[in-house]
Amino acid sequence: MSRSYGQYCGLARALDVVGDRWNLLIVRQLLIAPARYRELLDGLPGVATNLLTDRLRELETAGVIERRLAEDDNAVRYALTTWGAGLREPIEGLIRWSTPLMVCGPGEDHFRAEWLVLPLRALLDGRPPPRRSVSVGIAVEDRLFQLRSTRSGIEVHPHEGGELDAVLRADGAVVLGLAAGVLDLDGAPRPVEIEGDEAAVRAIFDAPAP
Amino acid sequence: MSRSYGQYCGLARALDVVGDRWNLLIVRQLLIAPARYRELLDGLPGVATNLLTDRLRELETAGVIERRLAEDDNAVRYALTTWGAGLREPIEGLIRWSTPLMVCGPGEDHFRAEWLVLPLRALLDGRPPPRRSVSVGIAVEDRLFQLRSTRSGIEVHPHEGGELDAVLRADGAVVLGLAAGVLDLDGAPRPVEIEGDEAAVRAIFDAPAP
DNA sequence: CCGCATCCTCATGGATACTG
DNA sequence: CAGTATCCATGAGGATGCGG
Repeated sequence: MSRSYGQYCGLARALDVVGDRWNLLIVRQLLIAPARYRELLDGLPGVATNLLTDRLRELETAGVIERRLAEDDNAVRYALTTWGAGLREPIEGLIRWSTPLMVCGPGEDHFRAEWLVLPLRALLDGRPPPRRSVSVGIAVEDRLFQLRSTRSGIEVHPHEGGELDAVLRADGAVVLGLAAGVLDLDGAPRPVEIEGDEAAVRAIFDAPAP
Repeated sequence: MSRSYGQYCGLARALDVVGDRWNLLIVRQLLIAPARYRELLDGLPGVATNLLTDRLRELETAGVIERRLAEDDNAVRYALTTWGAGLREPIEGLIRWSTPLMVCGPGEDHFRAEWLVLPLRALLDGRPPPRRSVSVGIAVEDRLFQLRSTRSGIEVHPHEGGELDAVLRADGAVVLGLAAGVLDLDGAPRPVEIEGDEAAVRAIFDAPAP
């Protein structure tokens, strides 16, 4: 663990726990879903194996994550504790803040479709739910996510079966742009392929039908 | 600047900008008030002068902060840009998340009364405003802060004159404990000295009068 | 294979002294 | 006052090894 800031300040003490390099990205991966060591390694391109191990130990000691033994295959899985899951709020805040950094598109950066789960929720949160109940899938690469409207807002999670009113097929930048409702993608929005009931998709994003 | 994560992910790109050591604490200081180099050095105990300079340059290049020249004395002051000030939300989220780390009190850590401005606001935010309008001062060390109730909630800022209904004299841990409304301080709350109308103070914290 | 542990190199951070 | 310059300890990143 990096040296403590030694300050009686909530922000400093929070950063003593999650401020080290990779720590918040590990939490991001576990906010998407509990994961095995190898899955974390794959979802965090660039991390060294010794660092990942160190960080997991430190986060476990701090009470942010915990090791779980699966009943069936005895495999170790890492998951957030209740307190660790509370990092969703500040992380979603950072994601909303980062919008200007995302408009230029992926460039040479790595991209995993699963990383869309958090920003979709962060950007859609607080938006009024569409008038009628719709269930929309968003397909990126080989992953399919589901947006489901509820009374309290719009939920985002990986699709696990069930009927979908529509499927929106797009890449990462386009999906984020639609969700934010503000991104222009350098004035050159890429084509978005919509399968199914287009009106349902537009209802989700609250865009007026042409 | 530390190496980029190289991920097309809002969190990763945000951390590319503010994830390096000391960066968010610099933003914290500037959220309290614009400051000169020396004031930052004093408000960030432990930072090396070369690091502070490096970080200020990087944050300026990234568009998070800007250098301002005062008209009267031509002194350089550092201040947040509009985008940089948007970090208040995720920072307040981290402060709320850190509450369990603060209950043990300051220990050997440094403490500056000015650091209370952000957590007071973060912890009181969303609380219903008291029924009647009150203006309460909180005195810690030699600093006096003012809580002012408005229609939308409770504002916190350094006291700059004006009548106060009451003054609450306490140290940092007690103030945070009262603000959080949940901390027990190991079952041993320290005495809080109240000057003025105690009922006004209790109205702010929504505690029933005994 | 998975889940690490070890080794090595180099970039970064921290402390202090110094300067325009 | 507002930084530079310097030195050294530490941490990050990459490659590889190894038991289960």
